[in-house]
Amino acid sequence: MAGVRLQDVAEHAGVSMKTVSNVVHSHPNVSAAMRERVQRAIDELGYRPNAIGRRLATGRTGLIALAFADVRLPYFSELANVISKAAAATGPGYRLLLEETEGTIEGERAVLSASEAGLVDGMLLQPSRMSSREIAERHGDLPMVLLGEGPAPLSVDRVMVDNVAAATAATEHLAALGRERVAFVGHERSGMSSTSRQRIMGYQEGLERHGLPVDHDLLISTGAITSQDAAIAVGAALDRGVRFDGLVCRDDLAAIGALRALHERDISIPDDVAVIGWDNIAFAATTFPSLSSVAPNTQALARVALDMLAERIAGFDGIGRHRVVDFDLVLRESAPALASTDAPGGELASVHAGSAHAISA
Amino acid sequence: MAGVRLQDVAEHAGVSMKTVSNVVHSHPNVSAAMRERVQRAIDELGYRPNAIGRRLATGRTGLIALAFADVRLPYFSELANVISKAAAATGPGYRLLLEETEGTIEGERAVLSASEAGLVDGMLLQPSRMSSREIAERHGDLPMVLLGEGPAPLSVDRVMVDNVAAATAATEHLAALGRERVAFVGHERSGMSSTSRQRIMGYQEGLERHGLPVDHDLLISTGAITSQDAAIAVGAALDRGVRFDGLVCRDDLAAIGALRALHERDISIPDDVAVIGWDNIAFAATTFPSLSSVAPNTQALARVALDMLAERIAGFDGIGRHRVVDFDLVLRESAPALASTDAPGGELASVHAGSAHAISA
DNA sequence: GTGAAAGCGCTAACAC
DNA sequence: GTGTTAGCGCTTTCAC
Repeated sequence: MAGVRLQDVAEHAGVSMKTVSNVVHSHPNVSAAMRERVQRAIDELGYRPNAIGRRLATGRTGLIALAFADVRLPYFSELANVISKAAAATGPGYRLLLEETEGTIEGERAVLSASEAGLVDGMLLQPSRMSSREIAERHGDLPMVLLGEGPAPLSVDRVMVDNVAAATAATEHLAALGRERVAFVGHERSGMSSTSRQRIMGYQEGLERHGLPVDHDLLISTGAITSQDAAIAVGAALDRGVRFDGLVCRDDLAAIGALRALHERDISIPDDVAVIGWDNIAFAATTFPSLSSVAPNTQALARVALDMLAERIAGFDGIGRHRVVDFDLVLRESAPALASTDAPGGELASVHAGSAHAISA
Repeated sequence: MAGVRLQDVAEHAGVSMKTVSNVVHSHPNVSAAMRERVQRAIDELGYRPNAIGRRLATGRTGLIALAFADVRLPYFSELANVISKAAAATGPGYRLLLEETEGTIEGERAVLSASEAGLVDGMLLQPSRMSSREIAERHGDLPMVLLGEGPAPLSVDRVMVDNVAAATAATEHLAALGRERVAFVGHERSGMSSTSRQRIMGYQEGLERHGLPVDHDLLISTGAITSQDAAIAVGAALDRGVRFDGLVCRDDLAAIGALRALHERDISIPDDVAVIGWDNIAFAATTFPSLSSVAPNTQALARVALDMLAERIAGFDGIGRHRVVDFDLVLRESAPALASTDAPGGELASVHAGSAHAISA
């Protein structure tokens, strides 16, 4: 039955509301007989505490908002899953309110400027377009932790993977495989995100460390962050004579598009072109050939983000903390492990603020 | 500033709470001068209405729960995206609380038996394991609409696609392409879901209509609903000598796994084996070859489900309504359109309770 | 160990 | 047009 109130239970059991409340919360100071009597009343009436009433009284809703561009992007749905599980296990057990920004500045503003306050206890936001200044100004006093390598004001907590280091590690792996012309695929043709920018920086760093050519022709941008656009862009590059034997992809979407473009032209992977993606999405294991990929430690990311958010909710008010979580380089058929690091878990490189492990899968 | 209350604004502006409330809600009956004065107070204090207070007073939270197995499954993340957009456009603008059941009966029970009531105004649930009787018993009086072809008590609203008809259409398309041994891939090895059951029924119906062999060897089950398991299962079937020239897959995950198993064995798609998946996930367009797929009309599904839910929330209390939305058969390289129905939108078949359109993509 | 009563912030009669 | 006031359902001091 709905509409059964705490007070109804109290009357039915012939006790005060406080006593019922004590029973509901398993408070120690209540006699066994009383507990029994009240519990019977609860069961008979089918009483269920009303969440909103409780929340008005306590000031906590138990809800946190998770905001990112689009849940259809595999990385984000993976993130939503991991965070939702971790959130349920955090403190009182948080639940997730899903907010999509569509990767637009309007969407990001809307998420931060919700006209109502107090619905959620805090927010996890992966921004991509908003400037760090605007984030700092708009978030008001909503407890917040930023996800990812996007803009982040010093005043706000943030968790990310070292994208530069990871891109360097991926590029160096291709170099170690003997690749001499390594291209980068999948950054936005216009309005490049900080994600793409950092990955390209790391890619260049990797090339330079091995004395490989850094060439604008080897930067293959796409119209949108989709595998279709990547397939088109890589196909066009090949058709206009751009040659490469290794491909660092902005993400697995781009990598899957690249796979398709290469297949269409009967280019063998990894013999002719080795490919590394990013995010290690579930499909990476079943593409043909299977895809090597940079795998951010999303478990750690969720854990760290939620811990920091819980501290903020609890009242912590210090300067923003910026944390870095580690990543793996998961090596599959499209860019296999070197013979010498063939064993799963073989250490490939140790990079600043997190280690890159090469894992053969 | 947080902690600014309606009352603070009223005092600051020297008016009553009611007047402030009128301004906040853009009520007509308030003079321009008054509106101006109050608005200034709101801006000066940075007042934002508190959602929980409002919700306690109105009894509505503006939240609906969306519960399904796992947001990482592409079909569900697509659904979450479509429903979240449609929900924002429904009535007062609903937001989504994400709940994952992990496809287990415990998970489904947990979602329905949340110990607190009143947090959400209603629920959209895609059940897979729970019996219809248990659903009917447990949902209490929470406004609810069921999604998908799982168990559904007559007392509860439900929206689905006609899975039998769609599977028949897919199978018949393969028959029309001249395929003579059409297998089904991807149902659970044990504990088969009603989804798989219905799709297999439609598959059998399609075979029988064309006098094609119905053979237990042609039912290739998998351990889990993943593309990896499908790749293993299809590979094993091929290796033990099962032969087929067409494949109806339970979903695109299974289809992508099948693609991989076929590629590994140098079997040509669609020449040797034509493949049709289900759900028309984004990747279907960029696999190699691209994947033909049954495309449920998720837009319509979201629209119908939310409309029914809104009616339930508004108090509608009639018997459960079971609605069927249509689907398309999107034809790509893995099982191309017939020459005669080559034109996009060419009508393939008209099936009960929804039309199947063949669309070449 | 149990009860009474004062809020939490907002809405909506109802009165002015 | 604007103000007063009684809740919405729960928690939580503070008496008893």
